[in-house]
Amino acid sequence: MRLSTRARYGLRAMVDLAQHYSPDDPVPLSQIAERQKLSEGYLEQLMTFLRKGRLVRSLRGAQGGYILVRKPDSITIGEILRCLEGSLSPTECVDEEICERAGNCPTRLLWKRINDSIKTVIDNTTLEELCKQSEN
Amino acid sequence: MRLSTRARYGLRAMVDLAQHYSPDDPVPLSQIAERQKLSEGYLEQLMTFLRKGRLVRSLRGAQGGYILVRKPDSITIGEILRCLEGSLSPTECVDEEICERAGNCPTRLLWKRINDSIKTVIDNTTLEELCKQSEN
DNA sequence: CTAATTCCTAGTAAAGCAATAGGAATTATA
DNA sequence: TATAATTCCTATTGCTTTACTAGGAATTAG
Repeated sequence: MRLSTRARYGLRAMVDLAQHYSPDDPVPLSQIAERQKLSEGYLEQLMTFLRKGRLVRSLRGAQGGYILVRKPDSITIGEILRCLEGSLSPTECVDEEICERAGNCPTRLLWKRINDSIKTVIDNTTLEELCKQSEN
Repeated sequence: MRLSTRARYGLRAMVDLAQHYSPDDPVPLSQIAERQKLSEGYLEQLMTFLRKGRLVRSLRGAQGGYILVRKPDSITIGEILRCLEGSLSPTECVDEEICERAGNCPTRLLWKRINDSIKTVIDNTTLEELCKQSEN
């Protein structure tokens, strides 16, 4: 049940954007990559997910870069991770009822509980909180 | 963050063993495979994990099969899943402090919270509970 | 015009997953 | 003792995903 680097690196990029947030000042990828020690080429692909999910917007050309589309306190970690990884549920059967056993499945009960507990965490934590708490 | 079939099928096998639990009566793999509609060959490999993790014991030869090593009410789901999948944490860095950033990492904070929430669920649910609740 | 930047597509090496196959070892029982 | 039922062990394989790298096109500020 490990998260991919996609989710981990992508979230780090978002944290970096939050830490350098200013509504009219885009951050170029090269800076993020250097500060976070991540491959610029790979990060670029991750930014595509975040852009298509409307969590960041991009400005092309010189002096361009990326900006958060909303303030860090109104972006949840859940939004970010789902944008990068798709569903975060432990099994497919908690998202869609695919299985004929679904009605009376002991294990599905458990998968739902795990799913809920993860959701509770990620949907109730904002990007800002994450940045603030690590400052202490 | 999907669980592998290893964890899902393996847990189903354990549930099956719990539902047919009798301390001196082993359940042959062929029965589990048929009831759960799982490949017997693959299940066999999963049972190896569970046996080496001392959650089941096996009896070879005719009339042989597998038995839970303890009563279903004293086996937690956490034990079972870890036995099948290894660590269930979302990142390596919550198990071992591998990363030089660890001391001041906003994202690690989050991974720990997710990890705790999963642990709370799986370490406080027993095999018996799971079986009982689905009977209703 | 130039340099800095994002955007897009394609390719690729490595790893892990989900099996399948085949046979050896063990044991109850007829 | 022979047989059938069973677990145990090892190897192989096809498939998918991951985590990149490479190269160039498009855009824009100065």
